[in-house]
Amino acid sequence: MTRHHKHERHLALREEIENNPFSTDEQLARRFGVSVSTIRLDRAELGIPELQERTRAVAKEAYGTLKSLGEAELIGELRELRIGEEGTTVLKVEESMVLTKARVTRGHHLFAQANSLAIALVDAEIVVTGSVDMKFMRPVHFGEIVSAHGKVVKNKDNKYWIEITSKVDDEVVLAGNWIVFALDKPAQRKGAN
Amino acid sequence: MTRHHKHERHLALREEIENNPFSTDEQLARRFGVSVSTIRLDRAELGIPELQERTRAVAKEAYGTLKSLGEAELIGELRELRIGEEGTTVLKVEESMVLTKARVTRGHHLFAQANSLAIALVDAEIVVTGSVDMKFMRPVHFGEIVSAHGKVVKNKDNKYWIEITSKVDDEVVLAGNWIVFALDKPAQRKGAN
DNA sequence: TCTATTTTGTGACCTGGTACCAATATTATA
DNA sequence: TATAATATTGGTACCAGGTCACAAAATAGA
Repeated sequence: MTRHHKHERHLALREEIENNPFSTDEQLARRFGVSVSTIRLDRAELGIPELQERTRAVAKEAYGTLKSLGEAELIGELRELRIGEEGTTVLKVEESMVLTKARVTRGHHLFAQANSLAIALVDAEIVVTGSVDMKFMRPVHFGEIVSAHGKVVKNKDNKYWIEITSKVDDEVVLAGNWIVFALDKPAQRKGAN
Repeated sequence: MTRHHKHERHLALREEIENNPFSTDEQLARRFGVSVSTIRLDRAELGIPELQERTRAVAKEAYGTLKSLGEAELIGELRELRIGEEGTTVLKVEESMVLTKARVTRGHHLFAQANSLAIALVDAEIVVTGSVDMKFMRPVHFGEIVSAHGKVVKNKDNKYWIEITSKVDDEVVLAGNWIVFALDKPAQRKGAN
């Protein structure tokens, strides 16, 4: 059954490229014991782009993702901000934020959104998180859009009490109270930003 | 002064490629108003590899990094783990984890380390964070090494109480109490992973 | 054995380069 | 101002890792 061989090879090929996207057609041909032409045909039939395209795709996506989780001061997209009063950010749950097994967002992404909003609400050069008391009300899934709303409820000297509520549609998914500190000197004690 | 033009272009070129690694020599040539040959010479002198090498480098690195920051179940390096009892992870504060202004670690990295440890301590396919009550005791700076230690203090049915303490040397930087839930069915309510 | 499918090979072409060489500016200074 | 040094440009041959189109060979199934 020739077509079975082919079909099986297609499945195997797809998987092989999936978890090793940096193989050339030649390497794949050797691995599957067929000619390079066959691999090219297979790729064409499966709609799998060539090595350079794959590499480029991985690089571009990762380049963006790393920049967004690694460097941004604010996680999520700013919708509204009145410093010292209240603000809203919106975060779309991407593929990379969910665990593989469950399709559930990992807590630190939601925390990051809320925490960076809390900090953005305070008008000072350096703001650090003092303490957090929060509850995750329900899991957030891939594709959902989380809207975090924060409000400064109290302020005494350099200490700020902030309430954050994150919702998907109208359902609360995270609720918590932050205490953050505005610092003057960078080397001061208390908290993490 | 020809060499000055050249030198300036070299600096600009290096910077341009730095924050836009996906430019071809032709694009760069147009941007700098010189020929492609000149760009090639410049790259050779500066030791900057060609587009495909750069793309490949970004992709490979990011492939690893994303796997670790985006997909890894655990943030930080595992030092010790007795599931259901206690465990320790160690996280070195990298350049990308600190805010630009203050040289202080952003809270969500410390949270992510602690949170993922809390989850790892529970023996179940799917574990979600229910609530967190934590305090950041002092800022953590670039280069410091954070050691998080977690301990399951109580367990009733699928509900686990976990205590986490993160230290730099012997100084506590984060302390908190987690409540996490072990789930059977993926679609259950309560919490975020 | 015959036919349809699958596999392989071939040649022309593409991008984004390397490596090298010669010609042509441009510039600094004797 | 002429000349030597330096910088820039253009051209050729070559490479990897492909695309696309087509023909030929191998093989399986009836």
